[in-house]
Amino acid sequence: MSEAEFLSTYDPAAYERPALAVDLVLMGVRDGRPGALLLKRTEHPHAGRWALPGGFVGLDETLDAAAERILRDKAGIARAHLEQLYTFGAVERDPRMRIVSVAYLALLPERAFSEALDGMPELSPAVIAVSWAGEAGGPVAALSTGRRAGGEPLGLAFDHADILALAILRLRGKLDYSDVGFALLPEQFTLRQLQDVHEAILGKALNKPAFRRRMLDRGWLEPTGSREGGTSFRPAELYRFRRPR
Amino acid sequence: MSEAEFLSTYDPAAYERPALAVDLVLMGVRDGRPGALLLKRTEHPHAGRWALPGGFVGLDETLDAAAERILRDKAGIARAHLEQLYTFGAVERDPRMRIVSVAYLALLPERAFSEALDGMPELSPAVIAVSWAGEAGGPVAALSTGRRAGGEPLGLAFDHADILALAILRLRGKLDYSDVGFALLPEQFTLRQLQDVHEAILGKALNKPAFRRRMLDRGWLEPTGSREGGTSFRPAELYRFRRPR
DNA sequence: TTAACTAAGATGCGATACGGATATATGTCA
DNA sequence: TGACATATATCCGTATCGCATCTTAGTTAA
Repeated sequence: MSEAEFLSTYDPAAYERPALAVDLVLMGVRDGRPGALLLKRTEHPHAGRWALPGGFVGLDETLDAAAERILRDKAGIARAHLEQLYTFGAVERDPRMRIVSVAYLALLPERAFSEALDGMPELSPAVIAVSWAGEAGGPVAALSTGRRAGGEPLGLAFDHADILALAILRLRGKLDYSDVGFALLPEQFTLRQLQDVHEAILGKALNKPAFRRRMLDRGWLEPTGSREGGTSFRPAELYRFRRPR
Repeated sequence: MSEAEFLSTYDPAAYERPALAVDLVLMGVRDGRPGALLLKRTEHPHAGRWALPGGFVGLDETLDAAAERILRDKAGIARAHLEQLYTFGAVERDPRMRIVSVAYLALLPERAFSEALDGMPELSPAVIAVSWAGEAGGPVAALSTGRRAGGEPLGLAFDHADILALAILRLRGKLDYSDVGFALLPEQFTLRQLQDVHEAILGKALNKPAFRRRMLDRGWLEPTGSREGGTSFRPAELYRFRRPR
């Protein structure tokens, strides 16, 4: 586009064009570990492997709208933090035909993550194993979470392992200068929960006082005045995320 | 994609699909100011406005390959730092038909920037006016650079103003933790030149000793032993960027 | 030959942020 | 009422940063 000569003589139907899809990395943190929701493929190609939920982009549909639609239809989730991740365009990434896919990152609080699992029986949770391995991030693997044999590496379909790896990397990078961390928490949360989420994503332990200071000094946290319940020890203050400015 | 049922019954030619294009933000720093290379549109739509060089993605062509091809054909540049920026998918972004565009950021050293201008007469340089306006970045405008009447705001075609704004924002964000800054410099450069590039992109002055320390402590700079020439004062040491690790 | 000039490069210092250890507070439970 | 577990606060040594200042090494011109 953006070149007049070519376009003015361009017949929209004259040339074959790649198909355009959107794939979603549905991420959440469960039991202190990052997880993603995957679909098991039942047909060729890559039958038996695990894939990210996705779908084609309609002609009258924004990319963001397509991501929201897939979030709704494939995960039964009305709203979530959605952000575009990267566009994957390798020629042979799908053996059937040329498909370029715009990957989106969807961040779910633990509650929404579980509800999606309950509501959509096709979805399966996977643990994302992140070895810290330095700032750049080491290898990323999706692990099964079954009771009987949890922790086995899952084979991912297409280039979805790359997409998953990029998702966790991006999340890591944005975690402490942006507000993405709060998208993984309920509306009210304690500082410990916030730290747990950060530690899960980063794959390493953080210093508690320093973490508290940083978070409180940022000015994004509003104390609710109430405290968490159900503990057998001193209950922590509940905070709410208040959008900066 | 990635959903078996849908795909197995999907006829590649059955549904209309968006066209897929790549647009390039060709950025460089000239005279201490960030600039971009634009094409003046001569036909409708947006005739007379300025546009980013771009083109459609071929069926057997990677997105990166398409970006490289456009860099070569439209700017006459064989190699440059190229990175994917964002994919723009608003439905009405092009009035003729639905075009989704993957925007790429191309970083050119001053030399390549000028050579592209000389070799491709259609290209025109624009100054990107960045008002610092806080960390998030204020409004971004493309300004003309003509001798007679420089500094006038240029009207950009399509959503290319958004793309340009995102490009400078992305560059800013990555500037001091990544190596993108070096892509805007020749192979050998002085610390002052490096600082000038950073200041141009950030739109604000930086502290000299602190900047030197940070850059040298990072360990990415290798002294060449030789010094810059042509100055009437103490010549500065020339450094070379040595890829970390 | 030498002094003025200019920017490179180095040094010193106060403020700030951070990791880490430790101390105190506050709830539950026996 | 006291043990217990965790939240919350405080203290301190260290690394980093902004900033001012000083020194160095070239050219230029008297």
